Amino acid sequence: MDANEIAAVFNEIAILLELRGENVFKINAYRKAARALETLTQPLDNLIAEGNLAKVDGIGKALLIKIETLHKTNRLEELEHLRGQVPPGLLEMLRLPGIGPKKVKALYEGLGIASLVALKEACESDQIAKVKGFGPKTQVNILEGIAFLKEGEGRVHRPIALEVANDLVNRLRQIEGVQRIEIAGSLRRLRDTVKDIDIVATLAPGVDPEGVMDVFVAYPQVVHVSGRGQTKASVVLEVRNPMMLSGRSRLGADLRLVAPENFAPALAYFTGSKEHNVRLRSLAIEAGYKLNEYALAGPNGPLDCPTEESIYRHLGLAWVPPELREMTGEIAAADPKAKSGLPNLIPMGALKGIFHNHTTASDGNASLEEMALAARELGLEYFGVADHSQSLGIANGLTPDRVKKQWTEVDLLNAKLEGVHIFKGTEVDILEDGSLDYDDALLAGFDYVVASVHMYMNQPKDEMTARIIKAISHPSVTMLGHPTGRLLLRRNAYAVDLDAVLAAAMKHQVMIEINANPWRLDLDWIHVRRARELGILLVINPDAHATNEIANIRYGLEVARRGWCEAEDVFNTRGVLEVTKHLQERKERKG
DNA sequence: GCCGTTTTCGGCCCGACTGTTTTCAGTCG
Repeated sequence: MDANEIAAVFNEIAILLELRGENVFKINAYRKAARALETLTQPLDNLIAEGNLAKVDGIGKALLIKIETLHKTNRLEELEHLRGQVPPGLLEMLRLPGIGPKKVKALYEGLGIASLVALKEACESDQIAKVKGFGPKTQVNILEGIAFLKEGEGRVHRPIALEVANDLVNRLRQIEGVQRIEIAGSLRRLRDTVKDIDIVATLAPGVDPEGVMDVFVAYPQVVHVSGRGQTKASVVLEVRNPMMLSGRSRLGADLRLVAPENFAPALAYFTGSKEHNVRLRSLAIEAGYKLNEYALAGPNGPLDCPTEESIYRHLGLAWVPPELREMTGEIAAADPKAKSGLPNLIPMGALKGIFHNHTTASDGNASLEEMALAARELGLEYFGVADHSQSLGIANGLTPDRVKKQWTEVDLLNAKLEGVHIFKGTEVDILEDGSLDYDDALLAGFDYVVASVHMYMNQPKDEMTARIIKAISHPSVTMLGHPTGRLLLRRNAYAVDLDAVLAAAMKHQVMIEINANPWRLDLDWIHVRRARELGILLVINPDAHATNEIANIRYGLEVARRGWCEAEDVFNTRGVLEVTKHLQERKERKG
C-alpha cells in the first residue's frame, strides 16, 4: 500500500474506534498520523528504507509498525477485527449532519438501528424521539439529512472521477486499433461533481471491438459489469475517495465505440448537456437536417463532420467550448450575428500568483518559505500568505504580535528569494456582527485582506447578509473568501442573499474569491457568471494548506471558465508589478 | 496512540452551538 492508502486505513480505523466509544485521543492520533501520511514530503518507500518514518510528527512506535505492516502486506489484523465488530450501516449513518458516533451508538444499542433505511423508518414511525437524548427536532433533522444525502448519492468530486477516467482512457488508448478516444459527459464540461464517466472511442477498420471491451471490463477497479455489447459497455467502478468515511465511492463508467465518421457527432452528443443537445437538434431541424449521436444528416445523407467545429458550422454557429454547454445563453452567443459573442475564455495557465494560502503559522503544514518556493516551482510570480486571524483558535489564528513577526519574516524572505514575491495578507474572520477580527490599524498594515466567515454559520439569512456586507464595506478588505461556505456534496451554502452581497462588492470594489479547493469550489460557476456580468473582479485562490494544494488552482480556473470568465475578469492573471500597483493605489484611495 | 529541558505519566487546539435537558452531552470546525 502507498501512503494515501494507509492514511485511508487509519481514517477508517478512527471511525470504527469512535463507534466503539474508544478514547478520543487515541482516535485523534490515528487521524493525525493519516494526515501526516497524506502530506509526506518524501516517498514512503524512502522513509521506511532509511528508518526516518518515526521522525515524522504524529507517528510513534505502534503506528510505525502498523504502517510497515500495511506497506508490506496490504493487511492489518486490527482493521479486519474492527470491521467484523461494527455493522457497516453505522458508517453511513455517520454521514448525517449533526449525527456523530455517540448518537449512532445510542441508536444502535437502544433500537438496534444499523442502517439509514432502518433509521428513516424509525423516524417516520416516531420512534427516535423516544430515545434518551433525542427529541422531535433531531428526528426532523435526521430526515432532512437523509434527503440531502440522497441528492448527493452517486456523485463524486471532479478530481476523483478525473483521475480514474484519465487512467482508464490511457489504458484503452494503448490498445492496438484504438484511434480516437476522448472523455465526454459532465467531466468534459468541467462540472464540479459528476455521476459517471463517459468515454467515446473509434476503432480502425477491421478491428474487433471485443478486445477493447475485454480490457474495459477487466479494469482493476471494476466491481460490476452492468452491460456489454459490441458498441457499448457499462461498468461500476470502486474508486478511492477520501471524502467518504469508507474511503471509497462507486461511480459508473460507459464506453461507446463508434465508426470513425461518427466520432464528432458522438462526442458532441455524449458531452451534453441534454438541454444543449435538444436545442442543437431543433436548430438542425429548422435548417432541414437531422442531428443524432451518429451524424448530422441532410436529405441526401450524412454531412461530413470530422470535428465538432464542423457540426456547429453546418448549423451556422461558432464552436461552443464544452464547459459552456449548459443552455444558459451559449447558443445565442455562438450565432455570428449576436451582439455579444462567446467569451474568449481564460486560458488554463493564466494565473501569475495567488493570495489565499496558509502556513504552519496557522493551520497549514508547510513553512512560508516552502510554500513560496512551491508557488515559484509552479511558475507563479507571487505568493500571498493569508493565515487565519486570532479568533479562530482551532486553526491557531495569529495574534497581532505574531502577525508582526510574520511581516518581518516576509521582509527577510523577500530580500532572500528570487523569482517569487511574497505579499503580506491575512484571512481575517468576519465576526458574528460583521466586524473584523483585527483592529483597523493592524488591518491597514497588510498588503491585502481576505475576509471570510468560519463561525456562526447558522445565522438567519438577513443577519448573515448584513454581516457579510458590513465586513466587505470595511476599507481594508480586498477580497471576500469562500463566499457561501459550501462544501460540495457535504454542506450546503449558508443562508445568504448573494445578490445583495455581489451588489455590495460592486459598490465597494471588493473582489470575490473563487476558492479553488476542489471540495469547495465556492463561488460556484453560476454565481461567478453573475459576478462577472456585474463587472466584479474575481480572484482564484487555492486556499492551500500544503505545498501540493497550490496546484488546485486548475480547478478554480475551470470554474472561472464555466462562469464565462476571460483573463481580464480575474485579478491574479496580472503580473506582480501590476498587482503591487493596484493594491497600493487601492489602499491610498480607500485610505 | 503520541509526546516530553514537565522525561515514563498525564496531558492531548477549545469555544460555541444545538437540542436536549433543567445543567449538559454531543457535534462541529
